[in-house]
Amino acid sequence: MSTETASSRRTTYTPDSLLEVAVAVFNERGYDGTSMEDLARAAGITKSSIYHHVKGKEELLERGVNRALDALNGSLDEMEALPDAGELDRVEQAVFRAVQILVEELPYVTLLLRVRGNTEAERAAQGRRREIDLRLAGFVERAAAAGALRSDIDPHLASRLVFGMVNSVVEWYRPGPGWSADDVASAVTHLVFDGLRRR
Amino acid sequence: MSTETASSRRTTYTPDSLLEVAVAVFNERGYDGTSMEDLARAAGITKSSIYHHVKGKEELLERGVNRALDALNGSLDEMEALPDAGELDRVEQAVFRAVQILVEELPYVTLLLRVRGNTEAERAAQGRRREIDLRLAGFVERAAAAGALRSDIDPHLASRLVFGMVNSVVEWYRPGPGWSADDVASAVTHLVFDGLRRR
DNA sequence: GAGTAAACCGAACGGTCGGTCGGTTCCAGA
DNA sequence: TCTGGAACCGACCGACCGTTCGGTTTACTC
Repeated sequence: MSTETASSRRTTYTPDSLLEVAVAVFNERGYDGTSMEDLARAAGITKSSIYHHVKGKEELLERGVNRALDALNGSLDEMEALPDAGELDRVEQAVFRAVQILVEELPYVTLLLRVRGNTEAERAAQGRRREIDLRLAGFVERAAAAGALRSDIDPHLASRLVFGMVNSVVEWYRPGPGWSADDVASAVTHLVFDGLRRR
Repeated sequence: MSTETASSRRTTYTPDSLLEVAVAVFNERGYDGTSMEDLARAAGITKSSIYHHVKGKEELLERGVNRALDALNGSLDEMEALPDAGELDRVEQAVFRAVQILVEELPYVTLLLRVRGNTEAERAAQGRRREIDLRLAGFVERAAAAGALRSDIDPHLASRLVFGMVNSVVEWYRPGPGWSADDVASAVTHLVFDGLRRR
């Protein structure tokens, strides 16, 4: 609002608009499989011009995964600030909200979920992600301790499976005229808590 | 049995034993993030020695993913040859068996699921994998058409979610004294069909 | 112990990688 | 019209990539 003049027609890049292009290419080719030349071609500028906006390839990765991590952490903070509404409801909300965030920030979460840990920045991202997984697993464990979940499935195992299903959405979901984010979120939630069998 | 003499103490590599090492490194660092130097170090031989056993890096990838694809296709063939046992039972069996295969061939399936499509060999693997996904989705669709599944979740969506959960097992499962393959397989099956809620 | 083939190695190849550098072009404000 | 900085570019760098090649070592047979 303040730094943007009236006639600034976006033909030029900001670090964030460049990030958007870069993350899309990273997700298509994989981070290690993407060269700066690939990024330059996708952005329509030369390799060296990229370095005018960001320090290098790794900064693009770092910005990308941090955007996903911040969004996920933010929603967890909101959820923990909410008044108590039963342990089971809380898990349901967590699952539903996780799918929503994942779809809202689809490219960035996709990038995050594929990080391999080859550099310090990647290991840092994995560390932050592990914390998020632990917070989510905590919800499931508390619901299990309260007796709200079936007792024949280990809560740790259940947690991995449920959020494994949630995360798998990045492998196929694409925004468009098909399913909305809430369609997917409610399908996941219903499937996870009540199963696929007709009753 | 025939080509193996009595005193052949395995200090040397075969293409398959080298593949085992290579796939482990691929899964740790990512295929594109792995150099031939990395593979050589992990195998305890030099870079050039690898070329005595295989044609190059891409052959290792191809052999790895094909091992996974053959195992998955094989189990689907077996399943379709089985006598009819109800559409719902068939889906349950498919889910259970998919987890089993995935655990039995964990490193190879892991490699397969991470293929990005940068080369012709990778795109071929993605194509074969898509066929498998379609066969599995067919089971779910037939069960839905037979009225065995709840009607408020689109069978296509359900199929993606269920096998997304199945595939997510490669992200965390490690063989050892914890859960067995059948522990995980039955947890997945129960969760998918009857849900997590206590009843 | 000579002969042989498989297994392995060191050195080097052309090519591509991420990144740098010295500019030029563009454009808003004075 | 001049000026300063943002945006961008072409040429190039050292390092590392996957691969090749000529040779040496090893293990086994006769």
